[in-house]
Amino acid sequence: MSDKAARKKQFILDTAKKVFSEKGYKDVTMKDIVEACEISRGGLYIYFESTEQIFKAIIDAESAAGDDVFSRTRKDATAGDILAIFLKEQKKELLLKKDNLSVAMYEYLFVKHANGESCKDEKAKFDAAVEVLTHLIENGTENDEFYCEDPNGAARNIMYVIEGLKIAASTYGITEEDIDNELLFIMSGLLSGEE
Amino acid sequence: MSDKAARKKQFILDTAKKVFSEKGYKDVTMKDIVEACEISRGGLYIYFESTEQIFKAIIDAESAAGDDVFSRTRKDATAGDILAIFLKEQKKELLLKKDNLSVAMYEYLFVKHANGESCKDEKAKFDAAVEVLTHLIENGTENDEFYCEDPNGAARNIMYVIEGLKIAASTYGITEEDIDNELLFIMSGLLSGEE
Amino acid sequence: MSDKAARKKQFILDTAKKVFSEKGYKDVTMKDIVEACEISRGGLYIYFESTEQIFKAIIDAESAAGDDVFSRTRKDATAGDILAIFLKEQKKELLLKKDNLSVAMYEYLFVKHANGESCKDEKAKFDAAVEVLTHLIENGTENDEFYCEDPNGAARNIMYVIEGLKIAASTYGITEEDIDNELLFIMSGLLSGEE
Amino acid sequence: MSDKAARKKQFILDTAKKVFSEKGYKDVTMKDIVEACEISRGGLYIYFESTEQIFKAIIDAESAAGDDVFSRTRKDATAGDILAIFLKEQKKELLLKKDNLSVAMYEYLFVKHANGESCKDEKAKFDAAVEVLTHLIENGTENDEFYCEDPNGAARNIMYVIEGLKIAASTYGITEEDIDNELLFIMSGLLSGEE
DNA sequence: TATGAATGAGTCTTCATTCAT
DNA sequence: AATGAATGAAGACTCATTCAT
Repeated sequence: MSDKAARKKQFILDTAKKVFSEKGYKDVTMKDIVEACEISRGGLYIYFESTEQIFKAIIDAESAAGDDVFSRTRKDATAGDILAIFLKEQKKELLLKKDNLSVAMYEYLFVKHANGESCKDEKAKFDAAVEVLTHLIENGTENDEFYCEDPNGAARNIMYVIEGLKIAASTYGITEEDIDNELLFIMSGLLSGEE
Repeated sequence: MSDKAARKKQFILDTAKKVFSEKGYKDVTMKDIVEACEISRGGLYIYFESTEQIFKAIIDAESAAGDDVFSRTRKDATAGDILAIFLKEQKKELLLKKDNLSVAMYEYLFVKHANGESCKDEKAKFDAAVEVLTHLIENGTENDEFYCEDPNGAARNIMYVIEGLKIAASTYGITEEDIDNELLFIMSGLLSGEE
Repeated sequence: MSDKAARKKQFILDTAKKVFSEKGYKDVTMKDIVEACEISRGGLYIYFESTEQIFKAIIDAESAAGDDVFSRTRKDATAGDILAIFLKEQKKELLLKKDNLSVAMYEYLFVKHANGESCKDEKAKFDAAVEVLTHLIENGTENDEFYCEDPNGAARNIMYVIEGLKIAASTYGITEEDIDNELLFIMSGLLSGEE
Repeated sequence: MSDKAARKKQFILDTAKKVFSEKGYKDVTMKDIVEACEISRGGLYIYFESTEQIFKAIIDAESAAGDDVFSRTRKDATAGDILAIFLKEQKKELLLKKDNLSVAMYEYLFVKHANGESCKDEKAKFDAAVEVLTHLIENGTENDEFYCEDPNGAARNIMYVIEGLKIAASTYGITEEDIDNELLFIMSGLLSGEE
């Protein structure tokens, strides 16, 4: 029975994810989720007691499922290859229309930040990405693939640009070309020193 | 009496701005504004019929008042000076605690974007800034103050980093040092090529 | 307008009093009162924010209006007369069917007591009545109207009997004869010593 | 298996009694009892279909177990002794904190009375106690232990005072001294005539 | 203009009760 | 017997919006 319950819980999370991706975080009500799931009001409360709890469960699951791009790359890939794959991954996410939690996540973090709660998990994820990129750029520099005097600075720059692109995609909207331009600029910055 | 009305309208906008800076956009109700202004419910409706209308009025006023950093700089300032001033201005805004509309603005744009309305005004402002920065960097490059092969790319990079910093400030939180690091990285990128 | 508001508030209290007298305290919902008053849900909340607040307002008003039997008696009344009037008053209240708040009041005090809140106002009213009765019996004893060795004890006895009758009236039910028997027993106890 | 069922039923009643003594009658829900018993929702319904039914079962059991003070006293006890024991028993109950069903019982009787149902069982218990006390006082009077012209009146007076004390204990709160004072007043009233 | 009372819709949350397993 | 998931009704509370004054 716990198995059935787990499947139902998962079903709710999957359905709620769609709702959050469509409406953001703040506007989603328990009623929205109830209706999307086509279950009863009370039925939802058996599994979750608030939209916050549901959203947390969704992002925790996302994190857990979070594919580490880097770990998926081949052993013999060059730094340039890996970086290219990473940026391509980011691009794919930026262009994602359905099931895109960016807006909901930003709204959620706004709430947490406004309430004085730390967003350390998300911050940690950002910092971890910077860390990995730093090493990657250092390796690339040692191999003479890249030229970079400040790998950590470059890594941070990349991550902030990606955040900037993400927010742009969630507001003004952004074209594939816009993204390509930015990513190319980043790549060329690392390669340019070579000459 | 139209004068008195205008003053009252302005008073409402000033007061509402504080409310939006504290609560973001989505959570602000007409009731919040009525209470902050200490006027009657009906009284507010005479001037504005929704929070959206009020918020629009606030950001329009901001735009109008929006000081153009560039136009305020001295004629004989170098490109490097002007860029430094621009970045310092951005830093000041990033650190602004009170009357900071960033979160409200993002939430507002999320809504517009989700509704399929274009955010062209804001996009235009972004593009305009890129434009100005591009010219600035071009000038700097011509003067040999900067070294830059792709001024437009560099300008966009700067603007996306600033967006990234802004969203970071509104979510994880950000220290003055974090900002300085990013801005220095940008400046050194433009200057580094000189050697 | 404040006048109209005061009248409406009073109307709500009057109507709510009927509801409390019919349903007790715990079972009364804001909805019950809304329906009894034939106003809207929100309309009630303008004046009161909970059934507790409404009930408090009712009993405060009752206290304020609370006729002091003793102050209404003629100057030349004997102690026996005054006591007889007092007991008759109690009898009248015990037999009251409509607008009888006894049950609601008990339930309200149960809640307060269970919550560890003091019921000092009600206790004070009880003690005050004991006090007055004590003086009355003392006076009666001095005049040789009554015979009583422990006026304070007798006063307390009377008040506890009245409480006992009140709860009996609210539970088992009680006949006029039952009350008369008790009150006569009390009176005869005070007079019996004379012989 | 009926044995097992009986034990479970008893367990539910014992547990529910604690709940009623803590929360009174009206506020107790089937959920409260389910949780206190740590059984399933459906499991409770197998044995009882409402809180009312459970409460009735509890008070029926109490009545059945109800120790008759009088029958427990020694044959050669004097009327004064027996009355003293009876009053001491009442005092013990008045001071009982845990497992005290007074409030729940009052609330239950309020409901029955309001619904026009007779509370004859409880009334009968009250009357029976009056009856026994009457005989006791008569005996005491015959033995010259007591002096009392109206034994039935005195018996009723005692019972109403006890009701008064019970309700006072459940509302204002009452001290041991308060109880002692009342009980002493009663005893001395019966003894006083002796002189 | 300005007030603030009034309405009613919307959401939240809790339970009694049922039912498939 | 027993479980606990599921339903739906009931009540609380908050606001956007209107309107008489």
